[in-house]
Amino acid sequence: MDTRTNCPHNQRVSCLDCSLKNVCLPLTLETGDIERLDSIIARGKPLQKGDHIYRQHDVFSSIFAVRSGSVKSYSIDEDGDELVTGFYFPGEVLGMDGVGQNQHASSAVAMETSSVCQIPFNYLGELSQTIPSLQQNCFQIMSQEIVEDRRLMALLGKSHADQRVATFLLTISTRKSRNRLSGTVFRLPMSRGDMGNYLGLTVETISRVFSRLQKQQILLVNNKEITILDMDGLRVASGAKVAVT
Amino acid sequence: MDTRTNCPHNQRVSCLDCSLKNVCLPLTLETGDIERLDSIIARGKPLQKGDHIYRQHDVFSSIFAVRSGSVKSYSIDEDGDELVTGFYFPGEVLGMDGVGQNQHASSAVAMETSSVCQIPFNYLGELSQTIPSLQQNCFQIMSQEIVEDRRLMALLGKSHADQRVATFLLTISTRKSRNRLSGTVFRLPMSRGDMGNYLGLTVETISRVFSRLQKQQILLVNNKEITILDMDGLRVASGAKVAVT
DNA sequence: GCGCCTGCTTGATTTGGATCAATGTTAAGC
DNA sequence: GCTTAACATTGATCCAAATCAAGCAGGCGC
Repeated sequence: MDTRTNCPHNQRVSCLDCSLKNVCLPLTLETGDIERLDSIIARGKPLQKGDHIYRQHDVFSSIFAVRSGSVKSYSIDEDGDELVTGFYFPGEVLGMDGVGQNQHASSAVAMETSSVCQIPFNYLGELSQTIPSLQQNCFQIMSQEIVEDRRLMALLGKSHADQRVATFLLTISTRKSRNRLSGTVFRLPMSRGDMGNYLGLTVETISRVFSRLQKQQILLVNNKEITILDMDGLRVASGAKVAVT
Repeated sequence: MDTRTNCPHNQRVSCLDCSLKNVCLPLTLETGDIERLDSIIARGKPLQKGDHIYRQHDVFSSIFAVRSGSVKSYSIDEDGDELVTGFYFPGEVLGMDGVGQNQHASSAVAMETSSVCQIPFNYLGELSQTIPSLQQNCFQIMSQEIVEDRRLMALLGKSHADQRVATFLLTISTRKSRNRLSGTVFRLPMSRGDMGNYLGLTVETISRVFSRLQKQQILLVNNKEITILDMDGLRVASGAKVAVT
């Protein structure tokens, strides 16, 4: 057995062997097509915390898939304020916001030791011409991003602090589960500040919400380690109606 | 001269004759390719105010381009609350949020008498296989939607009421100008309620902001008719820095 | 024309989260 | 192991927008 295949940071693993092939870009491709996709993908060496994958206004040429670790995307607005636009975990694709303007609309930085796959977009476009289901996957990934942004907009537009944080935790939980990781015990790789920035709240508010949810026995918070004790309670806190008949 | 071509509601106008061909989906296509795109587009009869183009959870099959009038998209969340997700003006494309799940994530309704072009997505996908620049346009439109949603998220996350409304008006102004319409005098087709919902503010707040901006001689508000008296003032109100050396 | 309903504006009060301020905790570097 | 800086928590105060509550057009049917 080739142990290299098992290491998530291994640079030589192919899409076929990758444990993420069913949640990542290859999603619905057949073996032959995965090999063709695989051939255009570049795998760099692992990134250290703080390393950038691309920077805002860089010429757009590739999209990226997270293989291990976690990535934060952010942009700097006219006033010079940082604005966190997303967090990406293994199997998730980032960089699509650069397609329209041919330059990246945001920067992407590793939040911890991470590795990513680089997929040159012009090759991907060409390949999509001959593999209809790959084109479909590209459309789907972008569409999904729109749907998720809309969800977040909804959250920012109408919810209270507790609901925002609860919803955020539920989202993370779902995404961890999708990768067959625990959805109840996990580590939040981002700082309170980044989380607050993303959710439109201040650090202090984030901290207070965590304290409140902990007092309500819904969460167990130990710095960045989160344990969800009461998933239904969290859902209630997120504003969802619960079936009570 | 064929007068039908001039009427924005005319059902028989083709992409080639359409005054919007440079801002709409045909964007960068050549004449021959526009004809091929044109051949898959269906043009229905004009929609009346309140008519739906599609509804949330409908099976996704087409995207739509606004030819005249204006369209609002919204979704209903778990709690049954309406949530306005966007406004669309002539030359703008909607419905892309359905690609990912193969069903529409939102509903779309005409805010006034409007006409739209229907573009079946499976044909569009096939056509994109053979017209690379069309595929590119599709990617771009989706990417642009992501970028714009991000902008709105930023707005919802950090700005004050005045900044949100000012930014919203500037956005509308820009979009009107793009269609060679006045960017300083225009009609807002949506209600205060929809605007507030979209911006994460209440009706009362919207109303108060309009009053304030009017008192500052930045706007002239007459019900839905808006006149921007002081574009720079509006930019300042939106939170932008102005060059003051 | 008249009343009615829906949408808009304006005022008074409340409140949730920002801000200001201080203290506590963790991890990184020497 | 100690120092230091970045990050996190907790408390006190303040303020912008939500909520509550009237009154005010303007469009529509009768």
